[in-house]
Amino acid sequence: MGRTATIDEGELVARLGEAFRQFGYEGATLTLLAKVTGLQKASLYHRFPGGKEQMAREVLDNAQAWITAHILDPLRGPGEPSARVAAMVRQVDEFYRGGRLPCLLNVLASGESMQGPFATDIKAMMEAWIGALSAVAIDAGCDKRRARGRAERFIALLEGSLVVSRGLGTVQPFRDVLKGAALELLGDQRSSRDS
Amino acid sequence: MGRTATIDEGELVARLGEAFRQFGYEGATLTLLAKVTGLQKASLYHRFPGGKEQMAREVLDNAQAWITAHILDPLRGPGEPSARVAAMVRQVDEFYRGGRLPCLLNVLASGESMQGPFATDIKAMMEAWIGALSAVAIDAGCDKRRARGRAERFIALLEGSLVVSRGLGTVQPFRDVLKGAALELLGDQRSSRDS
DNA sequence: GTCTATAGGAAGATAGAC
DNA sequence: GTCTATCTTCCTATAGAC
Repeated sequence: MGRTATIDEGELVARLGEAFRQFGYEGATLTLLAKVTGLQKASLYHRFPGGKEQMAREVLDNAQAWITAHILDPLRGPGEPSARVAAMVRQVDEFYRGGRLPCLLNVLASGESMQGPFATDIKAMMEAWIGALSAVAIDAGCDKRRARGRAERFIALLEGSLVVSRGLGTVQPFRDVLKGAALELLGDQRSSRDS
Repeated sequence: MGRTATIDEGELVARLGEAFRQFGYEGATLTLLAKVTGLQKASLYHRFPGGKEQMAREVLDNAQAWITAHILDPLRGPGEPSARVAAMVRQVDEFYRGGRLPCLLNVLASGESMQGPFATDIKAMMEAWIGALSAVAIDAGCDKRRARGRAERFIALLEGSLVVSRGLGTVQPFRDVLKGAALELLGDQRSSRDS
């Protein structure tokens, strides 16, 4: 409608997020961020007066909201544990573009940014994810300790599979982890073939 | 003895490696690299005419040599599979400083450097590691397909546990993966408690 | 709210003395 | 082989017109 050719806010943050994930925090220069968003540097500063750090923070907040809504809530919600895990798998596959896009939590935990501005959010996100995975494992009959172990282990497996996929140049490791998610989290409940 | 106060070559590359692992390729500025080595920038360029990229490459080569000698060879060498895995675990623990130091393969696969100058070496190193792990699993009675799967899975678990350890601010996930390495790679051979 | 233009500084890399 | 001093380029950030 009678509007000037301005970029949508959600799309803007999404593009910034992709750039940070692909190139890392220091690797994502403002010139690059301007290019991928189609805006000029000054326009980016108009929307993010805090500069690059604010951009990364909003990307992180956005990811947290998306993950909470699309992954964590369904994971805790009603339904059979195996169905909930299957739903998570679909969303995770989308979130990581089938294994082609690195994890923001990995990328932003590098360098100075570690004990720096993002550490708290990263830790909170990981713990929220582990908590939700624990919950579904508990619903499947695990005791708390074992559930927590499986959850941590699955997150590690997921993050690691992204690293290995990138290193080997094939998304197969990522796919394998997604395929084995139910078995990994819920244990052997006669719902999977051997692997 | 009658020598000027010049830094040892091995120590030099080791310090550079630590810096790259902690701060990433773009995060490790020449000013920082000069600081951690105790040399001036010009001195670094004297030893590495190719600049930062050459430094990273030599760090990578050095890591490859160390891993081959201390981890891969013993893994293939003689001895009981479980003893070989135990030996690997000790060396891996040292290599990653008990889980406190990120993996070079993860850190250098970021950004442009991905399809860039290090991709080939990173892939080769991962495949060498996976190959050696497969070998020990085969010696423990696995068929080839399953051995390869376990090896890939273990590398992912290891890489991911470093990411999670960094994110959560505790090396416990890394420790857990090392503790479960034998079970993970060799299967349940009545040599481990449940976990 | 977006742009062009530019300030100010840090980055990678070199020159040349010792 | 290491240093001080410097070059050039790129980066983050801002000023100000439209």
